[in-house]
Amino acid sequence: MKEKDPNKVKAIFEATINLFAKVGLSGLKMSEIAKEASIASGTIYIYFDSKEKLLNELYKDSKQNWEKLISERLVNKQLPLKTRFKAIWEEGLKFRTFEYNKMVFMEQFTNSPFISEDTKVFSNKSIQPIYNILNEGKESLILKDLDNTILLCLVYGLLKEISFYCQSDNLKLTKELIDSTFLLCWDALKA
Amino acid sequence: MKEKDPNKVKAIFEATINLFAKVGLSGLKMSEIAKEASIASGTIYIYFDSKEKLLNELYKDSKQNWEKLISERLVNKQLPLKTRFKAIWEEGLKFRTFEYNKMVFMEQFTNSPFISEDTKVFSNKSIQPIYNILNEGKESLILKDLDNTILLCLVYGLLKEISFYCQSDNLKLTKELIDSTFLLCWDALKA
DNA sequence: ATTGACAATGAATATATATTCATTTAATAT
DNA sequence: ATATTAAATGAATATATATTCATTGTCAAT
Repeated sequence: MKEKDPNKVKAIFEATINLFAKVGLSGLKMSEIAKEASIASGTIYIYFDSKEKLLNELYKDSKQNWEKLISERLVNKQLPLKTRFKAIWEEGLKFRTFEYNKMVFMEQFTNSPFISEDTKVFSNKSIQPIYNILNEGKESLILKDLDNTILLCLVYGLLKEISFYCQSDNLKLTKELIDSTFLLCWDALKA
Repeated sequence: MKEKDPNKVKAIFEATINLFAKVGLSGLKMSEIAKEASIASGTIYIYFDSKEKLLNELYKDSKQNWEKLISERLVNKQLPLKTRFKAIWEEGLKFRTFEYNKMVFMEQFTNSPFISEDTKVFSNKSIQPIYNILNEGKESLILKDLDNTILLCLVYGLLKEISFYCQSDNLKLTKELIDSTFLLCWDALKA
């Protein structure tokens, strides 16, 4: 008996993300995904019932990766808040730059007709650690006393834009860049 | 002789943007655009040769609107830099919140298979005013001496995120919000 | 080495959606 | 009023793309 290739799902996911980076969500065709993954178009249907299922599974998988990483990189509570926040900043920036296409796929998929009802209710725990650190910083009067939504806009907005330019090679993700962007972020947030 | 309805193009553009907000770029169907604009699907083809042409025209039109607005709102050079910058911030935030869906359409369209070669070379003068003000601020040692790309990431990233939350009604675009987000932005940028 | 079971293939088919066009409707000129 | 012309319509058609399935290839057990 021939067994299912355990690498095929990953290969299909990667092909889909690579293609997405080139042609966007509206340009994704099953035949092209298959070509990109070097398999026949029919093979995809051994692993996924439909295009919709494939995209929803890819979305859930990407989201889980992201949440897993965030929870793994939580830093020792003994260190000063600024140090811990910088560690999160650095990890976040590296991760988002490295996984740029996955993240953009997730964002666009969220408001596409492909997303199914059960995927919509899928968890989102990824911002909790940053939420916590912002609350702590506000309580100890280190950070500005503004709504978390606003503070997160600054952090996440900067992160998104910087990672975009890194990914497109207009900026290089050096230690210097991490430091100066963190400085911008911190100066904005601090009371 | 019956004349072409001068409002139809605008109606089709608006319908397309509204639909885009609901279903994303991949969900746009000519029949649905027609329904949204309360016309027959064939009517669209009196005004546009094809779906591709329609989307490219919409993109160019949106981009021109944005550039026109930016150039109109340039502020008196006599005022202090911080005042001028705040005026740009306020206008930018209001405009992007108001025209949120247009802006997101533009961003996603740029990397879709619909964009044609001649649309790609279409001008982009919109960031020039902010560029100039950043340079001036750095020369007079008011702002941090960092690459404009980095500074713009902060300004534009915050703008994008805040307008997203305003548009989705999680934040309300009050004077207070404009002031506190500008404060974040300014604290980040100032030397 | 042979066989059974399922994975893989890709041309054929089904389906979704863009586009056309015969017909109807409405505005303007005479 | 009537004729003329082009816009508007939407069912019919063409086209693009998702999905199926008959066939072939490959692995693992005997």
